[in-house]
Amino acid sequence: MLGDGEQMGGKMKFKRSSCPITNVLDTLGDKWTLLVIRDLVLGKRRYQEFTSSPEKIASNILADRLKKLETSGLVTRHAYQRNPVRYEYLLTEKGEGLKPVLEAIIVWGKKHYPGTKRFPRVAHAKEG
Amino acid sequence: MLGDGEQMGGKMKFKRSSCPITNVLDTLGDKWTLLVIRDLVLGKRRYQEFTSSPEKIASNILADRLKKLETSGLVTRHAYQRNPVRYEYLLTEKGEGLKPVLEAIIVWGKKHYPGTKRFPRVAHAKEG
DNA sequence: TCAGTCACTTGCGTTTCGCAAGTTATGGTA
DNA sequence: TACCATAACTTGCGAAACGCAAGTGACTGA
Repeated sequence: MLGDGEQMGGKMKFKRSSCPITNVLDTLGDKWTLLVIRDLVLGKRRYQEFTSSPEKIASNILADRLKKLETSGLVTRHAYQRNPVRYEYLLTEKGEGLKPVLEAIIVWGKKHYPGTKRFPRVAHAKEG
Repeated sequence: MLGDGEQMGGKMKFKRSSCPITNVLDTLGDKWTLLVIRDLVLGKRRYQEFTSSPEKIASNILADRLKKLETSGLVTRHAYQRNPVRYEYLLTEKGEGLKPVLEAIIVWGKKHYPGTKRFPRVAHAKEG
């Protein structure tokens, strides 16, 4: 099984086209994925933290998006404790690279949706 | 009927939250809307021009998106000829304001999807 | 032993998507 | 005046995605 934009007999094969915007939309083009990224940028790491954001993402949608983000290399999952095992999610360098995109969206959004406000970073307890 | 983020008894009412990113996604968060904006930025104006882009947007989806973009104030529609009447679509100032968002997406997209390339502007015959 | 937490998974009805075909209005050609 | 073509949509309908609610399994602390 080939991924999107992978080499195939010397010719690139894209899902829809060779436009960078199109390919970004094939990964991030829905109402939830970029909000998960936003939460990660704000410092959230755990499943329950994502579900407790004000948009109230459904549990199955969140699981699906985290899986896809991992597959796309934007996010890594790893256990931060055993007994019982608990996982946390972190942005990869590729994922961090989306910050300028989020910035541009926030600038435009704050200007055109009166009353909206950038969300604050969240704090984290130090790991044991 | 109130739009998103409209005033209601002194308190803002947002569809999902007061996050600017969330509100932008409620307007642009799907696989097609931003591609229509891209085409407009590239100089496309007419229905058939949008349907002839390499992503091959379906006719009903295009009609739906153009309607929503007009409702959101990102695009204007006007007749450029009569007998028969023909329409063209143009970005408003609000719509033009999305250029930095598209730029940031292109930068990230070109970096992470090898083989993708920014599409060139299209030329237009002079009216009259 | 029994409620509670975390990180999910499953069921299922509702909504949205998207391919294909049809519609309306008009102009050009023979 | 019949016929073909073009522009800008609209309609039908099967498939996919969404999202609410409930369930699961591993383990902790009381």
